[in-house]
Amino acid sequence: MDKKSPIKITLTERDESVTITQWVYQTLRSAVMYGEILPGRVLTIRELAGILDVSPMPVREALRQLAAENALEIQGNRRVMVPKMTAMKFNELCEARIAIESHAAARALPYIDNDRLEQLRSLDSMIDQAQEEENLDQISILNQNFHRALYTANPHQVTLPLIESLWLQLGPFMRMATSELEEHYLVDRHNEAMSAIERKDAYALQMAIAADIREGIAFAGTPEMLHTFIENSGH
Amino acid sequence: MDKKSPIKITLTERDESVTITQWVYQTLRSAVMYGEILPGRVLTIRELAGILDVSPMPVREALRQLAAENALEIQGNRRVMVPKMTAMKFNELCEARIAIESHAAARALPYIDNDRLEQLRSLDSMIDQAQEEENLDQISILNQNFHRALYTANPHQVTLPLIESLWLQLGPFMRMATSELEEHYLVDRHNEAMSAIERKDAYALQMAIAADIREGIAFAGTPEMLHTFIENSGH
DNA sequence: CTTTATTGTTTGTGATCACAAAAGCGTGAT
DNA sequence: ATCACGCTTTTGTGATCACAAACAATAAAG
Repeated sequence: MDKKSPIKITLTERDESVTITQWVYQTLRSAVMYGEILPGRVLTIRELAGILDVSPMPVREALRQLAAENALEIQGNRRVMVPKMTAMKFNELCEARIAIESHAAARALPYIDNDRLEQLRSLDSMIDQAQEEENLDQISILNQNFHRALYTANPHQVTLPLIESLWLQLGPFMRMATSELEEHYLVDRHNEAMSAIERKDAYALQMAIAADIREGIAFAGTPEMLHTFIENSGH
Repeated sequence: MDKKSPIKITLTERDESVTITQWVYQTLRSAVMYGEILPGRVLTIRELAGILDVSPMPVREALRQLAAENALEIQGNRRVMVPKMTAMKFNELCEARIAIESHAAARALPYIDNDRLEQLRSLDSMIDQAQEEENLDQISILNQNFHRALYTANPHQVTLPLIESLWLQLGPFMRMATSELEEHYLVDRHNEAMSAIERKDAYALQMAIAADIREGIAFAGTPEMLHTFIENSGH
Protein backbone atom coordinates (compact mmCIF):
# COMPACT_ATOMS: atom_id res chain seq x y z
CA MET A 1 0.00 0.00 0.00
CA ASP A 2 1.41 3.36 -0.97
CA LYS A 3 1.89 5.89 1.73
CA LYS A 4 1.88 8.66 -0.81
CA SER A 5 -1.30 9.65 -2.55
CA PRO A 6 -2.08 7.19 -5.33
CA ILE A 7 -1.40 8.52 -8.79
CA LYS A 8 -4.31 8.55 -11.20
CA ILE A 9 -3.06 9.01 -14.75
CA THR A 10 -5.30 9.36 -17.77
CA LEU A 11 -4.40 6.53 -20.10
CA THR A 12 -4.88 6.67 -23.84
CA GLU A 13 -4.80 3.85 -26.33
CA ARG A 14 -1.31 3.28 -27.61
CA ASP A 15 -0.82 3.61 -31.35
CA GLU A 16 1.15 0.68 -32.66
CA SER A 17 3.31 2.90 -34.85
CA VAL A 18 4.63 4.72 -31.78
CA THR A 19 7.38 3.40 -29.56
CA ILE A 20 6.51 2.56 -25.99
CA THR A 21 8.92 5.22 -24.77
CA GLN A 22 7.13 7.87 -26.81
CA TRP A 23 3.74 6.77 -25.54
CA VAL A 24 4.96 6.84 -21.94
CA TYR A 25 6.49 10.24 -22.53
CA GLN A 26 3.27 11.71 -23.91
CA THR A 27 1.20 10.12 -21.17
CA LEU A 28 3.39 11.46 -18.38
CA ARG A 29 3.67 14.82 -20.07
CA SER A 30 -0.08 15.18 -20.14
CA ALA A 31 -0.32 14.03 -16.56
CA VAL A 32 2.10 16.74 -15.47
CA MET A 33 0.57 19.39 -17.70
CA TYR A 34 -2.93 18.79 -16.40
CA GLY A 35 -1.90 18.57 -12.78
CA GLU A 36 -2.73 14.90 -12.36
CA ILE A 37 0.47 14.47 -10.42
CA LEU A 38 0.77 16.79 -7.46
CA PRO A 39 3.90 18.93 -7.22
CA GLY A 40 6.28 17.47 -4.68
CA ARG A 41 5.08 13.96 -5.33
CA VAL A 42 8.02 11.58 -5.68
CA LEU A 43 7.89 9.42 -8.78
CA THR A 44 9.60 6.07 -8.93
CA ILE A 45 10.35 4.20 -12.09
CA ARG A 46 8.88 0.92 -10.95
CA GLU A 47 5.69 2.47 -9.64
CA LEU A 48 5.02 4.25 -12.92
CA ALA A 49 5.95 1.16 -14.87
CA GLY A 50 3.35 -0.72 -12.89
CA ILE A 51 0.65 1.90 -13.44
CA LEU A 52 1.32 2.14 -17.15
CA ASP A 53 1.85 -1.60 -17.45
CA VAL A 54 5.20 -1.37 -19.22
CA SER A 55 8.71 -2.35 -18.29
CA PRO A 56 10.87 0.10 -16.33
CA MET A 57 13.04 0.89 -19.33
CA PRO A 58 10.70 3.18 -21.31
CA VAL A 59 9.76 4.94 -18.08
CA ARG A 60 13.40 5.67 -17.35
CA GLU A 61 13.89 7.29 -20.72
CA ALA A 62 10.67 9.28 -20.56
CA LEU A 63 11.47 10.60 -17.09
CA ARG A 64 14.92 11.71 -18.17
CA GLN A 65 13.50 13.50 -21.17
CA LEU A 66 10.85 15.28 -19.11
CA ALA A 67 13.49 16.30 -16.62
CA ALA A 68 15.59 17.77 -19.42
CA GLU A 69 12.55 19.83 -20.42
CA ASN A 70 12.17 21.10 -16.86
CA ALA A 71 8.82 19.38 -16.49
CA LEU A 72 10.28 17.20 -13.77
CA GLU A 73 13.10 17.73 -11.34
CA ILE A 74 15.87 15.31 -10.43
CA GLN A 75 17.01 15.88 -6.89
CA GLY A 76 20.46 15.18 -5.53
CA ASN A 77 19.24 11.87 -4.15
CA ARG A 78 18.39 10.96 -7.75
CA ARG A 79 14.70 10.95 -7.02
CA VAL A 80 12.31 12.47 -9.50
CA MET A 81 9.43 14.75 -8.62
CA VAL A 82 7.16 17.39 -10.03
CA PRO A 83 8.83 20.68 -9.11
CA LYS A 84 7.27 22.72 -6.35
CA MET A 85 6.24 26.24 -7.12
CA THR A 86 6.76 29.54 -5.38
CA ALA A 87 4.94 32.77 -6.03
CA MET A 88 8.16 34.42 -7.22
CA LYS A 89 9.01 31.57 -9.55
CA PHE A 90 5.50 31.62 -10.93
CA ASN A 91 5.90 35.29 -11.68
CA GLU A 92 9.25 34.72 -13.36
CA LEU A 93 7.74 32.04 -15.57
CA CYS A 94 4.95 34.37 -16.64
CA GLU A 95 7.33 37.20 -17.43
CA ALA A 96 9.54 34.82 -19.38
CA ARG A 97 6.51 33.70 -21.37
CA ILE A 98 5.71 37.29 -22.25
CA ALA A 99 9.26 38.10 -23.27
CA ILE A 100 9.78 35.03 -25.42
CA GLU A 101 6.33 34.66 -26.90
CA SER A 102 5.99 38.30 -27.92
CA HIS A 103 9.38 37.93 -29.58
CA ALA A 104 8.29 34.76 -31.34
CA ALA A 105 5.07 36.42 -32.46
CA ALA A 106 6.86 39.42 -33.96
CA ARG A 107 9.30 37.12 -35.74
CA ALA A 108 6.47 35.05 -37.18
CA LEU A 109 4.40 37.96 -38.41
CA PRO A 110 6.14 38.50 -41.77
CA TYR A 111 5.61 34.84 -42.68
CA ILE A 112 1.86 34.69 -42.13
CA ASP A 113 0.19 33.90 -45.43
CA ASN A 114 -3.46 33.46 -46.28
CA ASP A 115 -3.57 29.81 -45.31
CA ARG A 116 -2.10 30.51 -41.92
CA LEU A 117 -4.41 33.47 -41.43
CA GLU A 118 -7.38 31.27 -42.20
CA GLN A 119 -6.17 28.68 -39.71
CA LEU A 120 -5.78 31.32 -37.01
CA ARG A 121 -9.24 32.69 -37.73
CA SER A 122 -10.68 29.23 -37.41
CA LEU A 123 -9.00 28.68 -34.05
CA ASP A 124 -10.12 32.10 -32.92
CA SER A 125 -13.77 31.34 -33.61
CA MET A 126 -13.46 27.93 -31.96
CA ILE A 127 -12.15 29.66 -28.86
CA ASP A 128 -15.11 32.04 -28.92
CA GLN A 129 -17.43 29.07 -29.10
CA ALA A 130 -15.69 27.22 -26.29
CA GLN A 131 -16.00 30.30 -24.14
CA GLU A 132 -19.76 30.43 -24.60
CA GLU A 133 -19.92 26.81 -23.56
CA GLU A 134 -17.61 27.59 -20.64
CA ASN A 135 -15.53 24.55 -21.52
CA LEU A 136 -12.35 25.40 -19.63
CA ASP A 137 -10.35 22.38 -20.78
CA GLN A 138 -11.19 23.08 -24.38
CA ILE A 139 -10.34 26.78 -24.06
CA SER A 140 -6.97 25.92 -22.63
CA ILE A 141 -6.11 23.49 -25.41
CA LEU A 142 -7.37 25.74 -28.20
CA ASN A 143 -5.50 28.67 -26.72
CA GLN A 144 -2.27 26.68 -26.89
CA ASN A 145 -3.02 25.69 -30.46
CA PHE A 146 -3.59 29.31 -31.38
CA HIS A 147 -0.24 30.37 -29.96
CA ARG A 148 1.51 27.44 -31.59
CA ALA A 149 -0.05 28.13 -34.95
CA LEU A 150 1.09 31.72 -34.73
CA TYR A 151 4.70 31.05 -33.77
CA THR A 152 5.23 28.18 -36.20
CA ALA A 153 4.35 30.40 -39.12
CA ASN A 154 8.03 31.29 -39.01
CA PRO A 155 9.66 28.40 -40.87
CA HIS A 156 13.01 29.01 -39.16
CA GLN A 157 11.47 29.21 -35.74
CA VAL A 158 13.68 28.01 -32.89
CA THR A 159 11.88 29.16 -29.75
CA LEU A 160 8.86 26.84 -29.67
CA PRO A 161 10.64 24.14 -27.65
CA LEU A 162 11.60 26.77 -25.10
CA ILE A 163 8.04 28.08 -24.97
CA GLU A 164 6.62 24.60 -24.55
CA SER A 165 8.99 24.09 -21.64
CA LEU A 166 7.52 27.15 -19.94
CA TRP A 167 3.98 25.93 -20.61
CA LEU A 168 4.87 22.61 -19.02
CA GLN A 169 6.20 24.29 -15.91
CA LEU A 170 3.15 26.53 -15.55
CA GLY A 171 0.62 23.90 -16.56
CA PRO A 172 -0.09 22.21 -13.24
CA PHE A 173 -0.72 25.48 -11.44
CA MET A 174 -2.84 27.03 -14.12
CA ARG A 175 -4.99 23.96 -13.93
CA MET A 176 -5.17 23.73 -10.17
CA ALA A 177 -6.36 27.30 -9.96
CA THR A 178 -8.84 27.26 -12.82
CA SER A 179 -10.48 24.04 -11.68
CA GLU A 180 -11.61 25.78 -8.51
CA LEU A 181 -12.88 28.90 -10.19
CA GLU A 182 -16.61 29.14 -10.62
CA GLU A 183 -16.87 32.67 -11.85
CA HIS A 184 -14.38 33.59 -14.48
CA TYR A 185 -14.07 36.70 -16.39
CA LEU A 186 -12.17 36.69 -19.62
CA VAL A 187 -11.68 39.31 -22.25
CA ASP A 188 -10.75 37.75 -25.53
CA ARG A 189 -7.45 39.19 -26.65
CA HIS A 190 -7.24 36.93 -29.64
CA ASN A 191 -9.46 39.28 -31.59
CA GLU A 192 -6.96 42.06 -30.93
CA ALA A 193 -4.16 39.75 -32.02
CA MET A 194 -6.00 38.85 -35.20
CA SER A 195 -6.52 42.51 -35.98
CA ALA A 196 -2.84 43.25 -35.44
CA ILE A 197 -1.86 40.36 -37.67
CA GLU A 198 -4.11 41.54 -40.49
CA ARG A 199 -2.64 45.01 -40.22
CA LYS A 200 0.89 43.51 -40.00
CA ASP A 201 1.41 45.62 -36.91
CA ALA A 202 4.18 43.89 -34.97
CA TYR A 203 4.02 46.16 -31.95
CA ALA A 204 0.26 45.80 -31.56
CA LEU A 205 0.62 42.04 -31.90
CA GLN A 206 3.21 41.92 -29.15
CA MET A 207 0.93 43.95 -26.90
CA ALA A 208 -1.98 41.64 -27.63
CA ILE A 209 0.08 38.53 -26.91
CA ALA A 210 1.40 40.02 -23.70
CA ALA A 211 -2.11 40.97 -22.62
CA ASP A 212 -3.41 37.53 -23.50
CA ILE A 213 -0.77 35.88 -21.36
CA ARG A 214 -1.30 38.24 -18.44
CA GLU A 215 -5.05 37.75 -18.51
CA GLY A 216 -4.61 34.03 -18.84
CA ILE A 217 -2.85 34.26 -15.52
CA ALA A 218 -5.51 36.48 -14.03
CA PHE A 219 -8.00 34.01 -15.45
CA ALA A 220 -6.23 31.31 -13.53
CA GLY A 221 -6.94 33.14 -10.33
CA THR A 222 -6.11 36.11 -8.19
CA PRO A 223 -2.62 36.22 -6.73
CA GLU A 224 -4.07 35.27 -3.35
CA MET A 225 -5.80 32.19 -4.74
CA LEU A 226 -2.68 31.17 -6.52
CA HIS A 227 -0.69 31.62 -3.37
CA THR A 228 -3.03 29.23 -1.60
CA PHE A 229 -2.48 26.53 -4.20
CA ILE A 230 1.23 27.05 -4.30
CA GLU A 231 1.63 26.83 -0.54
CA ASN A 232 -0.55 23.76 -0.25
CA SER A 233 1.22 21.94 -3.02
CA GLY A 234 4.15 21.28 -0.72
CA HIS A 235 2.40 18.89 1.63
CA MET B 1 36.51 0.64 -40.54
CA ASP B 2 34.06 3.52 -40.37
CA LYS B 3 32.88 5.03 -43.57
CA LYS B 4 32.02 8.22 -41.76
CA SER B 5 34.70 10.50 -40.44
CA PRO B 6 36.08 9.13 -37.18
CA ILE B 7 34.92 10.99 -34.12
CA LYS B 8 37.60 12.44 -31.88
CA ILE B 9 36.15 13.33 -28.51
CA THR B 10 38.06 15.03 -25.74
CA LEU B 11 37.97 12.71 -22.77
CA THR B 12 38.25 13.85 -19.18
CA GLU B 13 38.91 11.80 -16.11
CA ARG B 14 35.70 10.54 -14.59
CA ASP B 15 35.01 11.60 -11.04
CA GLU B 16 33.93 8.61 -9.00
CA SER B 17 31.13 10.53 -7.33
CA VAL B 18 29.46 11.14 -10.68
CA THR B 19 27.31 8.58 -12.43
CA ILE B 20 28.52 7.22 -15.73
CA THR B 21 25.48 8.67 -17.46
CA GLN B 22 26.32 12.15 -16.18
CA TRP B 23 29.93 11.82 -17.26
CA VAL B 24 28.88 10.67 -20.72
CA TYR B 25 26.38 13.52 -20.90
CA GLN B 26 28.98 16.14 -20.04
CA THR B 27 31.52 14.63 -22.39
CA LEU B 28 29.14 14.56 -25.34
CA ARG B 29 27.81 17.99 -24.48
CA SER B 30 31.30 19.46 -24.62
CA ALA B 31 32.00 17.62 -27.84
CA VAL B 32 28.92 19.15 -29.45
CA MET B 33 29.51 22.58 -27.97
CA TYR B 34 33.09 22.74 -29.19
CA GLY B 35 32.29 21.39 -32.61
CA GLU B 36 34.19 18.14 -32.20
CA ILE B 37 31.32 16.33 -33.87
CA LEU B 38 30.47 17.70 -37.28
CA PRO B 39 26.86 18.71 -37.90
CA GLY B 40 25.12 16.06 -39.93
CA ARG B 41 27.28 13.30 -38.51
CA VAL B 42 25.14 10.32 -37.53
CA LEU B 43 25.79 9.08 -34.01
CA THR B 44 25.14 5.50 -33.02
CA ILE B 45 24.86 4.29 -29.50
CA ARG B 46 27.27 1.42 -29.86
CA GLU B 47 29.92 3.49 -31.63
CA LEU B 48 29.92 6.12 -28.88
CA ALA B 49 29.86 3.43 -26.21
CA GLY B 50 32.98 2.00 -27.80
CA ILE B 51 34.76 5.34 -27.98
CA LEU B 52 33.90 6.25 -24.40
CA ASP B 53 34.51 2.70 -23.20
CA VAL B 54 31.17 2.35 -21.43
CA SER B 55 28.15 0.16 -21.97
CA PRO B 56 25.45 1.35 -24.38
CA MET B 57 23.01 2.16 -21.57
CA PRO B 58 24.50 5.43 -20.27
CA VAL B 59 25.00 6.58 -23.86
CA ARG B 60 21.31 6.00 -24.61
CA GLU B 61 20.26 8.15 -21.70
CA ALA B 62 22.76 10.92 -22.43
CA LEU B 63 21.72 11.07 -26.09
CA ARG B 64 18.06 11.35 -25.18
CA GLN B 65 18.78 14.13 -22.74
CA LEU B 66 20.85 16.07 -25.25
CA ALA B 67 18.12 15.65 -27.83
CA ALA B 68 15.58 17.05 -25.36
CA GLU B 69 17.84 20.09 -25.00
CA ASN B 70 17.97 20.53 -28.77
CA ALA B 71 21.68 19.84 -28.83
CA LEU B 72 21.02 16.75 -30.92
CA GLU B 73 18.26 15.86 -33.29
CA ILE B 74 16.38 12.58 -33.50
CA GLN B 75 15.25 11.93 -37.04
CA GLY B 76 12.21 9.93 -38.07
CA ASN B 77 14.42 6.91 -38.67
CA ARG B 78 15.35 7.16 -35.00
CA ARG B 79 18.89 8.08 -35.85
CA VAL B 80 20.64 10.76 -33.87
CA MET B 81 22.75 13.52 -35.36
CA VAL B 82 24.10 16.97 -34.69
CA PRO B 83 21.55 19.30 -36.31
CA LYS B 84 22.55 21.01 -39.50
CA MET B 85 22.46 24.77 -39.63
CA THR B 86 21.05 27.27 -42.06
CA ALA B 87 21.80 30.96 -42.24
CA MET B 88 18.20 31.80 -41.35
CA LYS B 89 18.15 29.46 -38.39
CA PHE B 90 21.45 30.86 -37.19
CA ASN B 91 19.96 34.32 -37.31
CA GLU B 92 16.87 33.21 -35.41
CA LEU B 93 19.03 31.68 -32.70
CA CYS B 94 20.97 34.92 -32.31
CA GLU B 95 17.84 37.03 -32.11
CA ALA B 96 16.36 34.61 -29.59
CA ARG B 97 19.50 34.94 -27.50
CA ILE B 98 19.20 38.71 -27.51
CA ALA B 99 15.52 38.66 -26.58
CA ILE B 100 15.85 36.15 -23.76
CA GLU B 101 19.20 37.18 -22.35
CA SER B 102 18.42 40.89 -22.22
CA HIS B 103 15.22 39.93 -20.42
CA ALA B 104 17.14 37.72 -18.00
CA ALA B 105 19.69 40.48 -17.39
CA ALA B 106 17.06 43.06 -16.57
CA ARG B 107 15.32 40.63 -14.22
CA ALA B 108 18.58 39.87 -12.44
CA LEU B 109 19.67 43.47 -11.99
CA PRO B 110 17.73 44.23 -8.77
CA TYR B 111 19.26 41.20 -7.08
CA ILE B 112 22.90 42.04 -7.70
CA ASP B 113 24.61 42.56 -4.37
CA ASN B 114 28.20 43.45 -3.57
CA ASP B 115 29.40 39.87 -3.66
CA ARG B 116 27.93 39.29 -7.08
CA LEU B 117 29.29 42.60 -8.31
CA GLU B 118 32.73 41.61 -7.16
CA GLN B 119 32.41 38.27 -8.93
CA LEU B 120 31.38 39.98 -12.15
CA ARG B 121 34.26 42.44 -11.90
CA SER B 122 36.65 39.57 -11.45
CA LEU B 123 35.34 37.79 -14.53
CA ASP B 124 35.45 41.04 -16.47
CA SER B 125 39.13 41.54 -15.73
CA MET B 126 39.89 37.91 -16.52
CA ILE B 127 38.26 38.41 -19.90
CA ASP B 128 40.38 41.50 -20.51
CA GLN B 129 43.46 39.48 -19.71
CA ALA B 130 42.44 36.60 -21.96
CA GLN B 131 41.91 39.04 -24.78
CA GLU B 132 45.43 40.36 -24.48
CA GLU B 133 46.70 36.81 -24.64
CA GLU B 134 44.36 36.18 -27.59
CA ASN B 135 43.26 32.95 -25.97
CA LEU B 136 40.04 32.35 -27.89
CA ASP B 137 38.97 29.26 -25.99
CA GLN B 138 39.43 30.99 -22.69
CA ILE B 139 37.54 34.07 -23.83
CA SER B 140 34.63 31.96 -24.91
CA ILE B 141 34.42 30.10 -21.62
CA LEU B 142 34.85 33.21 -19.48
CA ASN B 143 32.27 35.03 -21.54
CA GLN B 144 29.76 32.29 -20.78
CA ASN B 145 30.63 32.41 -17.12
CA PHE B 146 30.09 36.16 -17.09
CA HIS B 147 26.63 35.83 -18.59
CA ARG B 148 25.75 32.97 -16.27
CA ALA B 149 26.92 34.84 -13.20
CA LEU B 150 24.78 37.79 -14.23
CA TYR B 151 21.56 35.89 -14.88
CA THR B 152 21.80 33.64 -11.85
CA ALA B 153 21.91 36.64 -9.54
CA ASN B 154 18.13 36.37 -9.73
CA PRO B 155 17.34 33.63 -7.20
CA HIS B 156 14.02 32.83 -8.90
CA GLN B 157 15.57 32.66 -12.31
CA VAL B 158 13.92 30.24 -14.74
CA THR B 159 15.42 31.11 -18.12
CA LEU B 160 18.98 29.83 -17.75
CA PRO B 161 18.14 26.33 -19.03
CA LEU B 162 16.55 27.90 -22.09
CA ILE B 163 19.57 30.13 -22.64
CA GLU B 164 21.94 27.22 -22.29
CA SER B 165 19.94 25.36 -24.91
CA LEU B 166 20.52 28.24 -27.33
CA TRP B 167 24.23 28.30 -26.52
CA LEU B 168 24.41 24.61 -27.27
CA GLN B 169 22.75 25.04 -30.63
CA LEU B 170 25.02 27.92 -31.61
CA GLY B 171 28.17 26.45 -30.11
CA PRO B 172 29.45 24.32 -32.96
CA PHE B 173 29.17 27.11 -35.50
CA MET B 174 30.64 29.82 -33.34
CA ARG B 175 33.58 27.55 -32.86
CA MET B 176 33.99 26.52 -36.45
CA ALA B 177 34.08 30.12 -37.52
CA THR B 178 36.36 31.49 -34.81
CA SER B 179 38.91 28.75 -35.24
CA GLU B 180 39.55 29.95 -38.80
CA LEU B 181 39.82 33.60 -37.93
CA GLU B 182 43.30 35.01 -37.72
CA GLU B 183 42.48 38.64 -37.31
CA HIS B 184 39.72 39.38 -34.87
CA TYR B 185 38.49 42.64 -33.68
CA LEU B 186 36.53 42.79 -30.50
CA VAL B 187 35.23 45.69 -28.53
CA ASP B 188 34.67 44.73 -24.95
CA ARG B 189 31.05 45.33 -24.10
CA HIS B 190 31.41 43.88 -20.64
CA ASN B 191 32.76 47.16 -19.39
CA GLU B 192 29.59 48.85 -20.58
CA ALA B 193 27.54 46.15 -18.91
CA MET B 194 29.45 46.61 -15.66
CA SER B 195 28.84 50.31 -15.78
CA ALA B 196 25.13 49.82 -16.36
CA ILE B 197 24.95 47.36 -13.48
CA GLU B 198 26.66 49.75 -11.10
CA ARG B 199 24.22 52.50 -12.09
CA LYS B 200 21.32 50.02 -11.84
CA ASP B 201 20.32 51.12 -15.33
CA ALA B 202 18.25 48.24 -16.72
CA TYR B 203 17.85 49.68 -20.19
CA ALA B 204 21.56 50.36 -20.62
CA LEU B 205 22.30 46.86 -19.38
CA GLN B 206 19.97 45.34 -21.95
CA MET B 207 21.62 47.36 -24.69
CA ALA B 208 25.07 46.25 -23.55
CA ILE B 209 24.04 42.59 -23.46
CA ALA B 210 22.45 42.85 -26.89
CA ALA B 211 25.58 44.50 -28.27
CA ASP B 212 27.80 41.89 -26.65
CA ILE B 213 25.82 39.10 -28.26
CA ARG B 214 25.75 40.76 -31.65
CA GLU B 215 29.48 41.40 -31.59
CA GLY B 216 30.12 37.90 -30.38
CA ILE B 217 28.49 36.85 -33.61
CA ALA B 218 30.45 39.33 -35.65
CA PHE B 219 33.49 38.09 -33.77
CA ALA B 220 32.62 34.63 -34.97
CA GLY B 221 32.90 35.77 -38.54
CA THR B 222 31.34 37.77 -41.27
CA PRO B 223 28.01 36.52 -42.63
CA GLU B 224 29.83 35.29 -45.72
CA MET B 225 32.31 33.25 -43.71
CA LEU B 226 29.56 31.80 -41.63
CA HIS B 227 27.68 30.92 -44.75
CA THR B 228 30.67 28.97 -45.97
CA PHE B 229 30.83 26.93 -42.81
CA ILE B 230 27.11 26.34 -42.72
CA GLU B 231 26.96 25.14 -46.29
CA ASN B 232 29.98 22.90 -45.90
CA SER B 233 28.69 21.33 -42.74
CA GLY B 234 26.20 19.29 -44.77
CA HIS B 235 28.76 17.10 -46.47
C1' DC C 1 24.31 0.37 -67.25
C1' DT C 2 20.26 1.15 -64.44
C1' DT C 3 16.87 -0.77 -61.57
C1' DT C 4 14.70 -4.10 -58.59
C1' DA C 5 14.93 -8.17 -55.21
C1' DT C 6 17.16 -10.37 -51.73
C1' DT C 7 20.27 -11.40 -48.27
C1' DG C 8 23.27 -10.31 -44.44
C1' DT C 9 24.47 -6.79 -41.13
C1' DT C 10 23.86 -3.00 -38.12
C1' DT C 11 21.02 -0.45 -35.00
C1' DG C 12 17.41 1.19 -31.74
C1' DT C 13 14.08 -0.60 -28.61
C1' DG C 14 12.68 -2.98 -24.79
C1' DA C 15 13.08 -6.71 -21.13
C1' DT C 16 15.59 -8.75 -17.41
C1' DC C 17 19.11 -9.15 -14.01
C1' DA C 18 22.85 -7.73 -10.55
C1' DC C 19 24.37 -4.44 -7.41
C1' DA C 20 25.24 -0.49 -4.43
C1' DA C 21 23.13 3.43 -2.53
C1' DA C 22 19.21 5.42 -0.41
C1' DA C 23 15.12 5.24 2.25
C1' DG C 24 12.18 3.33 5.61
C1' DC C 25 11.59 1.03 10.15
C1' DG C 26 11.71 -0.85 14.32
C1' DT C 27 14.63 -1.12 18.60
C1' DG C 28 16.96 0.78 22.32
C1' DA C 29 19.37 4.50 24.86
C1' DT C 30 19.24 9.12 26.67
C1' DA D 1 9.21 11.97 23.75
C1' DT D 2 13.68 12.38 20.81
C1' DC D 3 17.53 10.81 18.69
C1' DA D 4 20.86 7.15 17.22
C1' DC D 5 21.92 2.77 15.43
C1' DG D 6 21.32 -1.57 12.78
C1' DC D 7 18.47 -4.14 9.68
C1' DT D 8 15.32 -4.80 5.80
C1' DT D 9 13.30 -3.11 1.69
C1' DT D 10 13.08 -0.15 -2.05
C1' DT D 11 15.16 2.28 -5.81
C1' DG D 12 18.30 4.10 -9.46
C1' DT D 13 22.11 2.65 -12.17
C1' DG D 14 24.32 -0.04 -15.36
C1' DA D 15 25.14 -4.47 -18.01
C1' DT D 16 23.49 -7.97 -21.03
C1' DC D 17 20.38 -10.22 -24.14
C1' DA D 18 16.51 -10.81 -27.68
C1' DC D 19 14.22 -9.01 -31.49
C1' DA D 20 12.29 -6.32 -35.25
C1' DA D 21 13.14 -2.51 -38.17
C1' DA D 22 16.42 0.02 -40.88
C1' DC D 23 20.41 -0.10 -43.59
C1' DA D 24 24.00 -1.74 -46.90
C1' DA D 25 25.58 -4.65 -50.26
C1' DT D 26 25.15 -8.02 -53.57
C1' DA D 27 22.78 -10.48 -57.20
C1' DA D 28 19.40 -10.82 -60.71
C1' DA D 29 16.60 -8.79 -64.35
C1' DG D 30 15.38 -5.15 -67.60
